[in-house]
Amino acid sequence: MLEKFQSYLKERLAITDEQAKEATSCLKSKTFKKGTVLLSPGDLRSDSYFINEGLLRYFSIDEKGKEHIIQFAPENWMVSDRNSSVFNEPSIFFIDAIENTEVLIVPSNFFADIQKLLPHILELNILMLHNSIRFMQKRINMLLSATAEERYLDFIKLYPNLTLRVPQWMIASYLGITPESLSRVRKDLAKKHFK
Amino acid sequence: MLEKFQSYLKERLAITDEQAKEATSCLKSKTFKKGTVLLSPGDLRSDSYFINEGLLRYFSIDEKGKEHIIQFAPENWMVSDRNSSVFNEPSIFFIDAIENTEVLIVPSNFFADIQKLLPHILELNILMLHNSIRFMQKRINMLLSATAEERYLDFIKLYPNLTLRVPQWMIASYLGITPESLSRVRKDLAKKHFK
DNA sequence: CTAATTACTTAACATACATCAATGTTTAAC
DNA sequence: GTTAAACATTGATGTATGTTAAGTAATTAG
Repeated sequence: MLEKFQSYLKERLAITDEQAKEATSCLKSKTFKKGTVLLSPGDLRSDSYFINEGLLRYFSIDEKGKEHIIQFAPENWMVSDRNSSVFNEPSIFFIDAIENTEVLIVPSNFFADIQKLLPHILELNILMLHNSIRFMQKRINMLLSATAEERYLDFIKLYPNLTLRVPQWMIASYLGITPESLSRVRKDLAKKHFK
Repeated sequence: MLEKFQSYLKERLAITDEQAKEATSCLKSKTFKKGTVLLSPGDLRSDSYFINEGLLRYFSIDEKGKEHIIQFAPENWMVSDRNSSVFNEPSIFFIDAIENTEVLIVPSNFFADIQKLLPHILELNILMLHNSIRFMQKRINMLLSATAEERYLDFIKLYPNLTLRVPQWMIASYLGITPESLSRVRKDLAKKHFK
């Protein structure tokens, strides 16, 4: 149950099995059925989730009831609403389960607490955050500059697994287009490749 | 010359003037004239910039020669290309000076190095990174869901100073619309407020 | 196994925003 | 202080993507 997260740490820090076990010993897991809403706007939740198995989604719903996906979170990813978990402000987004999902509950003080045990955990955390930022910068650049088709091609290249696991209308919602538009984009692409 | 960055640290960490001075003693400043390009795609640069005075911009240029602004960096902000400064990969974006600008050159190992001196510097770094991420998430949400007008109103609310300092066509480029569209958005807003 | 949802596709039509081109306005350079 | 350059506005027109609505296919629930 804790193996995935332990591997995650071991792959990125020069630590022993023992250290990994001890560091994660206090973590609890939890499972959610597909469709469960884990967090809604207004909620205050200090924990983050590490996904063991399954798939979560971090998204908003606008005034017209349309959903907009900020992030997918498959196995070995973490999600949390930072407004809530880092800054103690009410969440402005939703988190729900796209598939039946098992997560590890990671308390907000986790990284600070295991610092004695894993001396380089903060550096790792910093590196992961920088990595998130550069991916988000790339995404912003795509949203500013690329057509629907270009964004879709970029998506399937970057997330081939998600392309298969996630319903098309959710991919559309991640790309910032309607399901109908994505359907047309795919049709055009199919035509091009056939010729 | 180092006062701004020292204040920045003192406001966010419980440290003395002495500590702030010592921690920043190794930093050098540099000035760039308006229009200077500090970094281009393909460059490898491990330093970051802390802006003392002036205004930088982090942006891309697409195949059609159109610029897309990822981030503005005014006083007390930091910029760097993370591909380059954190991951040792060639930059994919530009940095240039919108105004005559004085920056502090912050080497990539700066935060790690001053850890003995300022014990909580890594936690501060982590907090700042989380903050960047939540602002970028909000921006992605706007790009996915909001109209040109809504994005503009959000921008002037969030960055009233930049609205005055930055040419309109750059704001348009940050919002993901053309200068012509922004001009029309402003005209409509003026009309609405007049009625 | 069937009915009912949910997801996907397609087409006709609508619209926000882009493009192109001309003109006016401000800023900067000499 | 004049001229050129950069920036902003406006109008006519184009286009990618949205909307609405219908029909088909695939999942899910009972």
